[in-house]
Amino acid sequence: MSLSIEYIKKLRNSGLRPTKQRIKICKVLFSNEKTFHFTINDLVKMIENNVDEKISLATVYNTVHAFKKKEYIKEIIVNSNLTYFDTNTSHHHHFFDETEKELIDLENDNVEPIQIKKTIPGKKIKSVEVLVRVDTDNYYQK
Amino acid sequence: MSLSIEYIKKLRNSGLRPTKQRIKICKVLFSNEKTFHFTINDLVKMIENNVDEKISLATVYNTVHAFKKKEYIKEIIVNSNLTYFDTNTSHHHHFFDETEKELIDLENDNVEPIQIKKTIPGKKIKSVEVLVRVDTDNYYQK
DNA sequence: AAGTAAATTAAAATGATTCTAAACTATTGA
DNA sequence: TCAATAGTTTAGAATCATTTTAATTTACTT
Repeated sequence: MSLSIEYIKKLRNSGLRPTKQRIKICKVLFSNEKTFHFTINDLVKMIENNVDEKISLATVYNTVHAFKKKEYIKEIIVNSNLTYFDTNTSHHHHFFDETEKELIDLENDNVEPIQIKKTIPGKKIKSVEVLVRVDTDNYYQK
Repeated sequence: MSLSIEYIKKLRNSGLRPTKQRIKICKVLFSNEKTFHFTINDLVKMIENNVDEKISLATVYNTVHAFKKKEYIKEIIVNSNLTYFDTNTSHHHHFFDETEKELIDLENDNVEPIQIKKTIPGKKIKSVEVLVRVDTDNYYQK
């Protein structure tokens, strides 16, 4: 399959051995036209749905960490009890729907560039993340 | 002690029974002139340093949750493996020093107001949080 | 002061994540 | 082509922050 060849190249180019588990996870994560958000649990289910052979949970964690390090995916911090990842690695921000427990992209065009006027001596900025928490706007619950 | 009376009022006013554990934790959190950031672990240590009687870990968690709900403190999400709280409940943002694992306040004056141009039908914005991750600016590690 | 609802507690349970160490596999170079 | 080896996968155990449990204690109401 030609996709596999793409992923094998991708993996090799970034110094990761193209194992069948990693290729499989690449397919699950990157074969979609659209980028998306997922938790480890979501990913495990997606893998199960594409079953031919199971991938151990430890490998799923290892792979997600490896992919994050190689910037195939980004980690989005929302909660202290649930870790989200994003297959969209371009610079952008997020809404977090507190009701649905779901992330929604907030494209850069939709936020003015964030100007930080304060500096910390000896420190440099690594990232600026905006998280907009939203909730069901229930007229009757006012 | 007059502080205790203040805290008893504060607790009663917000519908929390003024138990000696809660008064104690109020003292630890709110007797300082300056606001500060803390983890549960930090708080437990601060309580231990003010020992007269220990407070069980479950109570520390319960109290922190109750205080968060009553908006005595705010939770700051930084990491999926560590929960930070802030005794400064006014609207402001944060730096997170990845080296020191430490939060630093970023006063509102130091960030232009964040304009979010996108809306989500049926959802209303609850909060807009900016987290600026910083790191040691090591000239030699370039 | 008695009744009861709320709070505290130690200890057990939970659950996401990480670790371990043994088995397996991709890569290299002879 | 094949052996050596370094990297990867795995099941299951361990970890660790947090939550739950259920019994005891305390604050509040009447």
